[in-house]
Amino acid sequence: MTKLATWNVNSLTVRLPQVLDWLSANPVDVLALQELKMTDDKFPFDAFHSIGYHAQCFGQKTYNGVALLSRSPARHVVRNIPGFADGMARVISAEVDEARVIGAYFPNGQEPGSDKFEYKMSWLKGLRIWLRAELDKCPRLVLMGDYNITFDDADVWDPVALKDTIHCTEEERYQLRALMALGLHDAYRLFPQAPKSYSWWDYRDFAFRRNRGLRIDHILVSDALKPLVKSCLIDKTPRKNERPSDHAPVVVELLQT
DNA sequence: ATGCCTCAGCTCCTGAGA
Repeated sequence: MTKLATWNVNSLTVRLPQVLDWLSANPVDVLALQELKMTDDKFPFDAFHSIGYHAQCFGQKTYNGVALLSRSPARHVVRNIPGFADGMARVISAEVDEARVIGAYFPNGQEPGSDKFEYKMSWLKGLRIWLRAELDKCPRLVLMGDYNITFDDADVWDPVALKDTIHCTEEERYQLRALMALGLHDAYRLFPQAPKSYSWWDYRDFAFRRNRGLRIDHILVSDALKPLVKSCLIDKTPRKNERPSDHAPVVVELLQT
């Protein structure tokens, strides 16, 4: 396994042709998808099988929904966070080749102080408690997805205007740092990157054209995998499509293992 | 301050996203 990627597609029903196109141009070994917005019975298994991918999905009507596509079979598939009761389909994890791979759609949180923000905070704590045990069992681990959190001002197009707004609050960033403290590393920042690099741009107000975005889609790798990371990039190409997702894929490349 | 756009759904408006 050498390349893994994550992409919030904002409806797999709408974006399936773009995902298939992207995979033919970028034949990654694992692709984690978020915001399928479909139930499992609608999941396009055949389309992925026909281009050589195994597929595991955890769907939900209207909102959320995640999937893992992989060249090698996914083993020991787990849905959501064990020990954290959640009515939403946000996490799918599996062993692929010699690593534990987790694809996650973190809660948005809507607004600091709201019920949804409190849910985001408790979800983040639930994730951390599970991950601590998971890292003990599986030191070679990748956690990737739509985190809905920026690390710092470098991930925000206007840090002054967006200070303390959702995705940029100290509470969210504290939880993200607490995840890192378990022994995880932001693959993207292991390398020099262009300033103003983002993974999401609002559909409104020509935000993509003006590069008014946020970096909220991340790939975290464990201590054991960190030395193997060769590159990490955000692929803005699909954001230029007709009817694009608002998110761009993030890709990490590991040394052959 | 609000909507700016996009998507799903008990669809011609609303809720949610980020």
